[in-house]
Amino acid sequence: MEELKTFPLFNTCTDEELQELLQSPHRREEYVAGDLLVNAGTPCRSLMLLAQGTVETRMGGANGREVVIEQMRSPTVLAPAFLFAEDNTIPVEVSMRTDGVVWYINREAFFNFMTQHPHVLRAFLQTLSARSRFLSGKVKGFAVKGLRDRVLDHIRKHDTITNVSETAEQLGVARPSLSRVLAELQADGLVERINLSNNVKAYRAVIQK
Amino acid sequence: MEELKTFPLFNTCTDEELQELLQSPHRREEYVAGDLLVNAGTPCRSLMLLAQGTVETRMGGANGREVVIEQMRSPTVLAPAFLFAEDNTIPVEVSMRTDGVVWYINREAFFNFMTQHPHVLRAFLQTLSARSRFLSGKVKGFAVKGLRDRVLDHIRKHDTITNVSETAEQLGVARPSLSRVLAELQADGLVERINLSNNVKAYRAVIQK
DNA sequence: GGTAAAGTGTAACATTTGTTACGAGGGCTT
DNA sequence: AAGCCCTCGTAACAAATGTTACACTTTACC
Repeated sequence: MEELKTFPLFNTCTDEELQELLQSPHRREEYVAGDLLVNAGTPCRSLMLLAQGTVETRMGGANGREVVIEQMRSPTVLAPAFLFAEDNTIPVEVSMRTDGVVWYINREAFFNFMTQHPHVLRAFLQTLSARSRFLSGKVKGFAVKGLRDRVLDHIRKHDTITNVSETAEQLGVARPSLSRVLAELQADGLVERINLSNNVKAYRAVIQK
Repeated sequence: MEELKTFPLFNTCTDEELQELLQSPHRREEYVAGDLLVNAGTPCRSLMLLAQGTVETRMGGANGREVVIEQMRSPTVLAPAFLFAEDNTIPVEVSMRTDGVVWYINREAFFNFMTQHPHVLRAFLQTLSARSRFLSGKVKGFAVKGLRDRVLDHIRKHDTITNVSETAEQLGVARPSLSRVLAELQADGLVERINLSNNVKAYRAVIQK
């Protein structure tokens, strides 16, 4: 139960309230790295709470092209947008990147819980909204920007790039393409290559005036 | 008030319930085609209900490249995902494509209304979820598919293409590129050109066995 | 009916990104 | 130290899409 209190969704809840929620059907499941949590197309029938570990969501293409959409660390709500949808099939594949723990809580019980505890409802709406904003930004990134801008955005968000292959995968581009763009950005003075304390090479955005 | 009853969000509501909601601050605004409803970056403080007309949402890029993301017909909830978000600025520009009517309803009043009427809450959650799914599909489209597939998807959704320029804009590609792909699809027998009853030319997907 | 405007198909060329291949360097094991 | 594996940079080429330009048709309007 202490695990649940780490969630923003519940951090306004008293112990009594959580006890009340846990009266209803639920379960706690442990996973190891690599486990497949949900297959694309699976219907979402429970609230899924990632209490420990890191997951990776992927959207597969028919042509074999695959794009890593996102990595999420605990604590986080998985697939909140499909729990109450009319079509509640989850369109992405979710797998564990590390060992981890997921709680499953009955949908209707959670729904009733929300109606009785407005602060939880509000937090859930915020969670849902954050997902929408994230996707919205994603669309904007793909639709409106060239690769150079996408790379710069990514560096600014993550401070540095220490793993080109992985970053290329996250951005949905081929590794040599990313290498090339990084070289260009370096030539233009927008990005520099530095050595981290642990003597690892990294790319970092040059501080602009 | 009859306008509000056309919304799926309220179609389970009695007249009394709607009366109750309309006790709280709200207003009804009329617009003409071309009016700008919300500028990108505007915070969202009220529930916005498009009761009449059609809107167009755009995401602008710094480089001048613009992509039409979506058109929405009444009745529909505008920007539901930003009403209760922590960062509630709307990231898109919304403008009227036709004359129309928008209702604005106080956020907190609506929130309280939802907590007291679970069927409205459920409908609102479904609306939010549908938006997420839409965006999710959009991301998948951009990330995972080539232009040919995007065009085929678009034709299947819309049955026909009667306006190449507009379609190109909606898909976020240059018009000649779309023309070229349409010609290829035609050569491959996946798309055919037909004459509509009103003697307008159109592209249509060939029925596959 | 004539004229301007808008939409369209098409071609040539530029730009961006993907693909494939190869060699250099670093860390790890033996 | 040798061998291996992984990541990376780089180059040459291929594929996809954008850009520009022009001629043709249809539409709208006077």
